[in-house]
Formats: sequence, structure tokens, C-alpha cells
Amino acid sequence: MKLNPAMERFILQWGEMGSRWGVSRSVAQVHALLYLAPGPIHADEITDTLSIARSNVSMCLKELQGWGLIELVHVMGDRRDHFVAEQDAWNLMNLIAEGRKQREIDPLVATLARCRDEAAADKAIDPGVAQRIAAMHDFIVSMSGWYDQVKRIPRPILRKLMAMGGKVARFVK
Amino acid sequence: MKLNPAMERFILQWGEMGSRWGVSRSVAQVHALLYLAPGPIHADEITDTLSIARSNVSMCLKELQGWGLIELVHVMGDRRDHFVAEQDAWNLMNLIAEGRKQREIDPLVATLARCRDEAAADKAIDPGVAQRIAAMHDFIVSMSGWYDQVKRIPRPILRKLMAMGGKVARFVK
DNA sequence: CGGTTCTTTCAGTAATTTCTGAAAGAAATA
DNA sequence: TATTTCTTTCAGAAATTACTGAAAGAACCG
Repeated sequence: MKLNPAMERFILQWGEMGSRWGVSRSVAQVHALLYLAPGPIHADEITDTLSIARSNVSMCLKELQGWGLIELVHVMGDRRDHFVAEQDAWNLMNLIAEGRKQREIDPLVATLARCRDEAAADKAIDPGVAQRIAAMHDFIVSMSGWYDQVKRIPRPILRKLMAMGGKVARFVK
Repeated sequence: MKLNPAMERFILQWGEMGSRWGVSRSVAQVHALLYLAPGPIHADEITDTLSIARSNVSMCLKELQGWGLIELVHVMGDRRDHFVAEQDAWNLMNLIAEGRKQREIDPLVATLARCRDEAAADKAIDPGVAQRIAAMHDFIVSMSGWYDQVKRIPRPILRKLMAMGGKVARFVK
């Protein structure tokens, strides 16, 4: 695919962003390309456009599918696998949040709970230390629970709540 | 400092967490140690406790100070610099969010705006592509603006809003 | 001052992560 | 079934990132 300067800049920046948040640069670039692409594209086109190895493209596509960020589709009259990306930014954010919660936050909470229990059982431990471990656990559980609730709010309502910004505070005394 | 099993597990997990989110393992471990520590500690104690080079500890401390996550303090009768970590999880989250916004989101938005303008000016560009670039820019600006508003809500009110979870949706029709 | 203690810098090394290319695998076609 | 086309796997190479140790720098002390 021919990239114009705007697309190229977008893809490079997205790759940079990925690498700062623990996602490999090429995964993020492939994602950006698919997000921008006007239609389904196949692996060889990604290889040519981004100048990365065909095998790497295959791995990236697999990872993106694992996150639900892209979908494998078929194009009539073409044997090759094609891919399209989720186009709605809000859905995108949800998929990423959900994935990271499952892969990172949930295990983190499990470990923190274990730390807390170990600390509580250990007579030799400083009570302040035990208390701080528990506080961190509780905070993350509480944030996580809040997210689980909020993600169930219907999109249009959420949009309005967002638009209200700090004004939601009015409803609480 | 003598680490009991709960502290050690906490620190290792925090380090692991850091490395998945683009923070070096030792920075996160030093932070975890300071968070747990019952009082101010100095660099050599961190070196001994975590078994990392003294120079590395110095770098980690500097970075953590840059984020405002730890503070340099002095202990009476001791020339050495000591450090304490922010203890409140909520403040912690704010500092991290604020730091990442400034370092990553704001530059991202600037680049996306530039992409959008370039795309709009380019006659040869697919209108759908230009539209998707603009959509991503707008989405991130809107999330970013929401965050700026929410962070100004007083802590107790925010706490109540959080506790309401999905029930805030009631206020919108 | 000269010595001592503590901190920082930075070039080089080590460790980790990412990417590539060759080869095997799978699916369609002739 | 043999051939072609497309996809995946994976061992090793390359690139990146993190860490160390030596040395310089800074602050204090006698």
C-alpha cells in the first residue's frame, strides 16, 4: 500500500506509543496500518508497506487477533487471509482495557492478596507494612471493580457522562 | 533491610508489573521497597536489600523523584540522603497518570493533530483515512479532557462516585 | 586545605526483547 | 497425488534496553 505522509507519521507514532506501553513496535504499527486501511488487507501487503519480515507480520497478526483488535476476513476470489481492524475508538479502548485487566491486573490482585495474607500471618512483620500491602490490594480491587461496573453502562449514557466531565460531582453531597 | 516473604513477593511482583508497562524492573522494585519501608531509607540500604548496583539505585531514585513518587528527606545525625515514598494509593495513581499524560499522551495528541491536518490538506488522500485519523485524535483529546476535569474533583466526592460504580448512569437520561 | 563520605555520570557489558530467514506445515489447485 | 500458494514455527541474529563498575564530582569534616 502506498503510504502518504500523514499515514506514515500516524503509524510511526502509534508504534512509538506501543513500545512505551509494553507492546512491541511492529505489533502497534501493524495495528495502525490496519486501522487506517480503507479495506481488508493481506499479510504480504503489510510486509511490503512496513518493511518487516513476513514471519514477523504473521506473529503480529496473531497477537492482535488474540486481543480482538483485528479480525480475519476473506475477500471474494482471493485465497489469502485478509484482516480488518476494529474502527471504533471506544471499542478499541475497551478491548485493550479488558485484555490488560485479564492478563495483568487480575494476576496482580491475586499476588497482592497472597502477600496480604502472608503478612497478616507473620508475627514478625511490622504492622504498618502489613497495612500498606493490604491498602494497595484494596485500592486495586476497588479500581478494578469500578471498571467492571462502568464498562456495563450503555455507550450513549457513558458518552453523556463523559461529556459532563467534572459536573458529575454535583450529584454527590 | 531484612525482607520477609510477603515483602519480597510484593517487590518482585511490582517489578514485574513495571516491566509490562514500560518501567524498568529496578525502578519499580525500588519504588515498591520504599512504599513498604516503615521509614526513610538511604541508597546503600536499597543496594543491599535488592542486590542491584549502587549506581543503578542512584538512577532509579532520580527517575522516581522525577515522577514525584518519592521524596528526598534527611534523617537527623545522618549525612546521607534518605527517601520516602508517597503512601497514599490514590495520590500514587494521580502522579503516575499525570506523568504519563504529560510525557506520552500530550505529545501523541500533538502528532495526531499534525497527521489530521496533513491528511486534510492532501487532495490525494482517501477521505475515510482522513476521517479515521481525525476520529482517533478527537477520541484521545476527549478522554484527556475528561481526565483533566475528573482529577479536579475533591477526593471524598470522587470516592463516593467510585463507590456508586455503575449507578452514576442513573443521573443521565 | 587534605581527607572522608556520599552521590552521580557514563562508557562498556550484560540481559532481554524483537525480528529475521529458513524450513516445515497446511490448504487449495491442477 | 504432485504442485503451487499461503501461513506458521522457531532457532539464531540483531537491536534495544538495563545494569554495572570505575572514576569524577560534590558536600562535609577536622
